[in-house]
Amino acid sequence: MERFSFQVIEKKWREKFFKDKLYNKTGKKFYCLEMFPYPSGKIHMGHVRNYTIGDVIARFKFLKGFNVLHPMGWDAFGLPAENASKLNKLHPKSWTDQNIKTMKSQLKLLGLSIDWDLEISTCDENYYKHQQELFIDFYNNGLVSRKETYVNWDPVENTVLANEQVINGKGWRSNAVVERKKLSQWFFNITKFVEPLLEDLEKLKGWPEKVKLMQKNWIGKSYGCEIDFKVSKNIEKIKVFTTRPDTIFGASFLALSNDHPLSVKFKNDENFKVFKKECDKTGTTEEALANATKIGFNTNLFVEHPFILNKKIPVYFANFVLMDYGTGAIFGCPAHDQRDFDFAKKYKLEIIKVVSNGKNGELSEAYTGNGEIINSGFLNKLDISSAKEKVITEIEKKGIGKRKTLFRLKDWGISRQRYWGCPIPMIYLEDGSVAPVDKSELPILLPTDIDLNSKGNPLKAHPNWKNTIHKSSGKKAIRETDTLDTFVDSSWYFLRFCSPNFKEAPFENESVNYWMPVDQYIGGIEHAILHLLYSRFFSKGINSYNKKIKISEPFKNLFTQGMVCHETYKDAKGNWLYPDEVEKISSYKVISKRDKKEVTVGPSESMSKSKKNTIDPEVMIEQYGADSVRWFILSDSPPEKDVQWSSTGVASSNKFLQKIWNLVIQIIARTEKKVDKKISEKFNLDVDVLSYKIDKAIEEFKFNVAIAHFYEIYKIFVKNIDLETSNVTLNNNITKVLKLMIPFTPHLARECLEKLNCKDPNKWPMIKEDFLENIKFAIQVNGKTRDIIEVKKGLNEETINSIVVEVSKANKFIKDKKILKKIFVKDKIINYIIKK
RNA sequence: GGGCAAGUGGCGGAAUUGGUAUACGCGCUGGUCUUAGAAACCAGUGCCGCAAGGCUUAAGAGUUCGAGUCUCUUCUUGCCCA
Repeated sequence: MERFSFQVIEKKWREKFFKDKLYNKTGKKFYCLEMFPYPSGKIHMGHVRNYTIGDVIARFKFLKGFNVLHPMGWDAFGLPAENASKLNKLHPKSWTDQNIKTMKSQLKLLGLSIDWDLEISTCDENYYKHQQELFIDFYNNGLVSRKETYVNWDPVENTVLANEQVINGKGWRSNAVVERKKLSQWFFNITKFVEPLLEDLEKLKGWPEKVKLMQKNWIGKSYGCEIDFKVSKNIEKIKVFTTRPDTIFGASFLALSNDHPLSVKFKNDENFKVFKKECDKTGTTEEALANATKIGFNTNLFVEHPFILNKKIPVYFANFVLMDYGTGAIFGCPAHDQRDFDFAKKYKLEIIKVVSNGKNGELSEAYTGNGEIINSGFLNKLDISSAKEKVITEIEKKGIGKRKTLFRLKDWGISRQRYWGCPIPMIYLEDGSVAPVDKSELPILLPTDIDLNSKGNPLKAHPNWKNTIHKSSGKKAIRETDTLDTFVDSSWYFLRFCSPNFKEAPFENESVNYWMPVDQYIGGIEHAILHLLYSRFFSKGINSYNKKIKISEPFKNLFTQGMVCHETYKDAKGNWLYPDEVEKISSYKVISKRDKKEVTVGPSESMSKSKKNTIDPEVMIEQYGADSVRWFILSDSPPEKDVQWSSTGVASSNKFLQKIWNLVIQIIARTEKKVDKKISEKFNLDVDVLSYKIDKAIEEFKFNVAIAHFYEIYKIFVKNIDLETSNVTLNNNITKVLKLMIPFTPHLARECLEKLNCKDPNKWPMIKEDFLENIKFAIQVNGKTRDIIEVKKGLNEETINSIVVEVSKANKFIKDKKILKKIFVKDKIINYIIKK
């Protein structure tokens, strides 16, 4: 028998797929997009899974007649290029280009249906030129601002860190203790759109609930009120924000951020200076603030309690209050907030219980649960939410404050003190004013001669790059030397794909209006918040000034795939070992190939270089072929869950594909003797039922289920090839099945179809739903299934009953028994209730 | 600490959404072929039982003619936020 050589077949079809397109001019548009990769060097199994899922969807939609846009690009700016450059003296651009070349050739090996004519790279000046243009548009439309804020400063890397890059108060890369530093930064005014970003989540029916919830929590809308506290000594007042005005009677101190305007009064106080310095050691994340040791500075000032006559409340500066949340001042209610509780304990302040926890006696920690309001004058006996309402009404009536909604979401700081990113197209004039670069001067190119070993910002250290002239005035100016956060690059790439070669603008309005929104976006859950939120902001931002396009929400359907895992191996010395460094000698014993000693097998974890539990996709493709790799990665788990890579699994996928090949050869060579029409019909029916299920499973992203059905179909073929089934039937059905396989194993399927002289391989089989006439009907006795019968659809109770009595195995359970009740559900079930 | 998921054989997982529990794959056991191994093929594989049959979806209760699926309690695990 002719042996299946995937090397030959895949090479042949790979070349074709590399050039093929998925456009169907007559069909409805379908924009299929997978999150583009960071060109880190080589592709990993996570990419294989992500892009295989995308390819199945893209091919499936194309075969069903859609006009499919399926592009790919590179998220090519970022810190790793700079670090790699320092390490091996290769310019970031060369390093990146080299990686792109390697990874593109690896993606090609997978046989993806990508239209490579649309390829973009964010570090390409043709891309970032338009990003600079967008930045200027945003600036001119009030979506950009420059603010002085506290940032997480990594003193070793000499750069700003985003909150998520701070782990336990330390820099994620340098492990240095992160400091608070005041810096002037560029911001996108994402909070301008905070309401639509929150409300429109409800429109996203095709998004996982989990992701929407994460975004909702991130935006963090909270309701509360502002209260003015009168300072006793004079008439000055302190404005406080709180989400718990119901606990006002439990207030025992006021805590102010050390950046609060009132701090000016203490700027010459030596003790305050020491205190402030101590505060700067704490990071700026909420977590850092919550866990930090609470420290305070007593101002010796007092404020009046708004509802308790003659009650004086002390005022402190405290390290756990942030200036950029609310008003930079809070009232502390130790009994019902843990941070306040810790603070009160330390400074021996009053702890007044105002919400009943149902117990008497002192609290050992803050009580944040529900309960009846106590010790609170006119609020007594109310529950928390009605107390909130009542006290806010009272505060407003007294004119000492007002109701207020607050968001956790802050503006998006986009300045990075880095070389390998998109230069921010802004200039500083000598008179101190700031202006955008004239659009005609774009792109602002990165200099190629750069010293990355200089301390701090490399662009700032460059001898002359920053010197420029303000075009409209002809005055000398200095360029902005910070570059854009790389999240900016990925916030609009999906728009660029609609017209990637358009020269005049970031995108062509008509193309965007035709292709957008992305019909199916596929990527990792790790981008659930930032990337997706920023992309949504960009769409809304662009929409706010460009009225010619309509893209309020960029991604109609979102799918987040799980990770690829593998078990971990450790030798006797505790060193991690790669899977190909060990040998399984039995189902429970694994030894090291090097010293033949037993190794400890750890749990299956997400593949990572640090634990050496990675499998190189290219090696797997070489060994088993791309089709087998694709087949396996889809077959073993539902795509939204983690999948465990297994060497036996991929080998068995390969075996199955070999069997399909053999089956096709066998069918082609088969000589027909006798034909039984009934057998042929039954065979047709069985294949149709499963084909229908496969079609449905793909539509629902249940690729593992679809693949299970292919195995079932194979069994039916093997049985029928020895029966009196007609050759025509076998041929028609194998053709149908191979077409269904194209999205999964395009090389093998297309090669087999060619062997079968299939003239229309790109025509998805229409499955007649004849089989729906027949159904499986369950017969139960006292709720227990006793028999399943195959009957025509629509039979009534009497007919079913007579079948039961006459032929069913279930009859023995009911004859001679008194039937108390019969429950009949048409086309589903009959349940006899008998006396026991 | 708060929120959200999820718990089904030795393992990955199916179950038409309240109607056949354990599809399909891995692994394992036996057999055919082979000098032997590998490969291939055939058969078996939740538990108890000789069998008829009974039991079984983390544990316990509830609703229902009928619960893996719905409700409540408990336990465990994972993720996100703090």
